Amino acid sequence: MNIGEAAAASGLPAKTIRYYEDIRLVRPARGANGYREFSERDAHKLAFLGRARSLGFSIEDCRTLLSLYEDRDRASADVKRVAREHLGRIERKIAELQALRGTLDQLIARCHGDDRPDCPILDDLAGEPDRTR
Amino acid sequence: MNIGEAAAASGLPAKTIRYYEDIRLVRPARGANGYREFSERDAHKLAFLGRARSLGFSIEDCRTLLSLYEDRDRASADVKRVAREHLGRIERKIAELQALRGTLDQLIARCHGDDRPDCPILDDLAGEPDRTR
DNA sequence: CTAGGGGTTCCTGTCACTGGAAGGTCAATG
DNA sequence: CATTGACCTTCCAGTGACAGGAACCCCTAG
Repeated sequence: MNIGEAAAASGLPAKTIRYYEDIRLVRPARGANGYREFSERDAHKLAFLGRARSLGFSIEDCRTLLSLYEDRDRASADVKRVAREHLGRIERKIAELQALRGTLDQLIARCHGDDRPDCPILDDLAGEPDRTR
Repeated sequence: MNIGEAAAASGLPAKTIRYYEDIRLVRPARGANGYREFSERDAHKLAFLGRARSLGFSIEDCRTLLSLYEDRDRASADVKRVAREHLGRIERKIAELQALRGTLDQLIARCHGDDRPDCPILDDLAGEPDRTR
C-alpha cells in the first residue's frame, strides 16, 4: 500500500508519515518507482503511533513505546514507568495552567471592561500595587 | 543602563531582551560603542513583558497589551477581551489535559507493572479491544 | 495525447527562545 | 602600557512536531 492508503488506514496525514520515516520511526519499503510501500505491519505501527501521540506522548516516548511493543520479552513495568512519567508531566502542566487560570480569573473579574482606560489587568502587568484587592 | 542591568532589573535573560528587540517589542537606544542603552521606560516595558509572558500571553498578545498599556485613550474592554480570549485558550487546554489524564490514569491502573510482558497500555495503543474493562 | 490525481524531494515557517562561536569594549590591575 | 576578565556585539543553529508549498515524476483513463 502506498502512502495515501497508509494515511487513510492509520488516520495520520501523509506529511506526518513522511516525517516519521525521516526520523526513523517507520521504515517502509520502496517500490521500483520510488514510491513507499507500506506493509500491514507498517500501517499497524502508524496507527499505534497515532494513538500514542493522541495521548500526548512525545515522539521519543513513542519510540520507546514502539520498541517495547515489538519486544516480546518486555516487562510491563517499563511501559508503566513511561506512562507514569508522562502522566506526571501532564499533571504538572494542569497545575500550572490552573494557577494561571486563577490569576487571570481574578484580574478579569476586577476589570470593568468598558470604554474607560483604567484597567486592573494592565496595572497588574505594569507591576503596580493593587488598591482594590 | 546596558543590557545586563536591564536584564537584572526586568528579570529577563539578556538573550530574551535581544530577541524582543529583534521582533521590535522594545527599541532601546544605542551608545557610541554600539551597546544598547535602556531607559527606565524601556526597563519598565521589559518587566511588563516578563509578567505578561509569565501569565502565558503569547508574544502577539503581549504586543497588543503593551500598545494598550501605552495608549492613554484605550478602552479597558479591549484589554479584558484579550485576557478573556487567553483565559478561554487556557481553559480548553486544561480540559484537554484532564481528559488525557483520565485516560492515562485508567490505563496505568490496569497495568500490573511487573516483569511480565502483557500490558493493557500497549494493548490499548495497538488498538486491541480490552477484555478486562 | 492530455489531464488529473497520485507520488517524490527539498526548503521554509511555526513559537519563543537558548546555546555557542567569533570578536569588540570597558574597567581594573600589575 | 599590557593584560585580564567581564561585559557587550552579531550571526548561526537547534528545539518539537509537523504544515505549506514549489518543482518535478508516475500512472491511469478518456
